[in-house]
Amino acid sequence: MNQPITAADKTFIALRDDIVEGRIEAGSKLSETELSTKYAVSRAVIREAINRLESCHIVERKANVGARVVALSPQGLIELYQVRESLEGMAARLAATNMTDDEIADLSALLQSHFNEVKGGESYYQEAGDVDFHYRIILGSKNKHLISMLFDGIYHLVRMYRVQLGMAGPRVTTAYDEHKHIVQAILNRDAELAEMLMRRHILYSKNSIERKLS
Amino acid sequence: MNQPITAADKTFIALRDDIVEGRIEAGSKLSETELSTKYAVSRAVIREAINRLESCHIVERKANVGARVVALSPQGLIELYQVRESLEGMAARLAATNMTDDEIADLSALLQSHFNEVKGGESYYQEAGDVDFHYRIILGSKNKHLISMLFDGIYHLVRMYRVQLGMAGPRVTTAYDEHKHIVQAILNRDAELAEMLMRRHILYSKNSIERKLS
DNA sequence: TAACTACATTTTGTCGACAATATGTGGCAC
DNA sequence: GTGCCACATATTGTCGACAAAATGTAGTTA
Repeated sequence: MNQPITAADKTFIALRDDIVEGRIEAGSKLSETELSTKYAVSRAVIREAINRLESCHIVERKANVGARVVALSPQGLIELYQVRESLEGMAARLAATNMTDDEIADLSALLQSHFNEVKGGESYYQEAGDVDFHYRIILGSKNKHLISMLFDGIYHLVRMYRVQLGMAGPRVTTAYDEHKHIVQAILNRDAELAEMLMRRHILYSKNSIERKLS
Repeated sequence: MNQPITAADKTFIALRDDIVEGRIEAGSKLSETELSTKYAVSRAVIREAINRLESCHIVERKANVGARVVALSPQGLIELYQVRESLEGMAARLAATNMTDDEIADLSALLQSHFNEVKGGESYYQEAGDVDFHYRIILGSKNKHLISMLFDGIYHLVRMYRVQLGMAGPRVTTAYDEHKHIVQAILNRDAELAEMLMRRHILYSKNSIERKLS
């Protein structure tokens, strides 16, 4: 079922996770020889991994000089959320017309399970749940480019910021209601509203984060 | 001034252009050995070039099997324009607040030169002019991710479709007015309107293309 | 001391060869 | 003739070595 995974794939994922989770610090230099010993692979696969990370904007590279992990800045996070607002808004719009009834039903069920968690008391709205919710809508857009840009690129960067600026599960209480309204709009096949609500939802997230940073 | 360019860079660009301009046909297989003789470089640099093309979604790759140029489909073009509408809409919004007065003045001047061309008679609104207009607004957003996604990714794909489906300079007559209104909104620093107008502008383009395809 | 030059060192870029995997071909059983 | 298995072939994946470029260092001069 799973397509074969090469050493370059595994190294790419391992290196990416080490960076995103902060085990390799932001702004630090990535030495090819050093990494090749660390991950026990040849420089060729390290180079391929670094190239892919560059495509994700997780590392920056200068010819004949080398690669560095990107530096995190408040401005960078804001730019990231501007892109999210744009792309995920469109994703919600498309999801409202392209998701099947079954997929929408599943989404509603997911939302219900989140409601039970929130209602249940101390268990707050987990980040994983939030991510899962957004994933389904993005997938529901059925737009290959949208899906790839968000999953392969933006989301890892967003997580990198979250982890390294120490902000887990933001805005846990109000987000549920926003999710509910988005699902309702999709259920009504109201593309316009779904986009608007999703954009607001992400805008609020951005504002909340900006507040925490200042 | 210019950063050094490696053989991999040059090969990447050459290969990309050969694909985008249709000299390598859509859907065809890319043999590493074959290309390495054709471009007179080692397989390593070919592999790097192919990897980058994969990141641009210009080629698709299966592990242990190889890479193919993506196949063009009407659906694919529509998806591309959906992403463009989303991203360039946001770019216009951001440009309305982030462009300097000087940059806006330059944009107006560019528009004026287009007007002179259009007015001049037989010389229709060139594709290059259109692209230049959009470039400036995207750059004006000052958002690194937005700029990179559009310039490094989407635009080459759009051009690939245009070239290979044989549609140069679409909607040459009406596009000028739309551009004018967008610039006016940016001049007024009306972010909301700038986004809306840009989205409409791209939506019309999409509709026009869909009409030509059917 | 500051700045410039020449050299040594380190790091990245490129190459050819080998290993691992997938594809194509022929033969065999039924 | 059809389906399946084994083998030959071709292609991709990985590796270590060499070439080219940038950085760091020492020495010299003003």
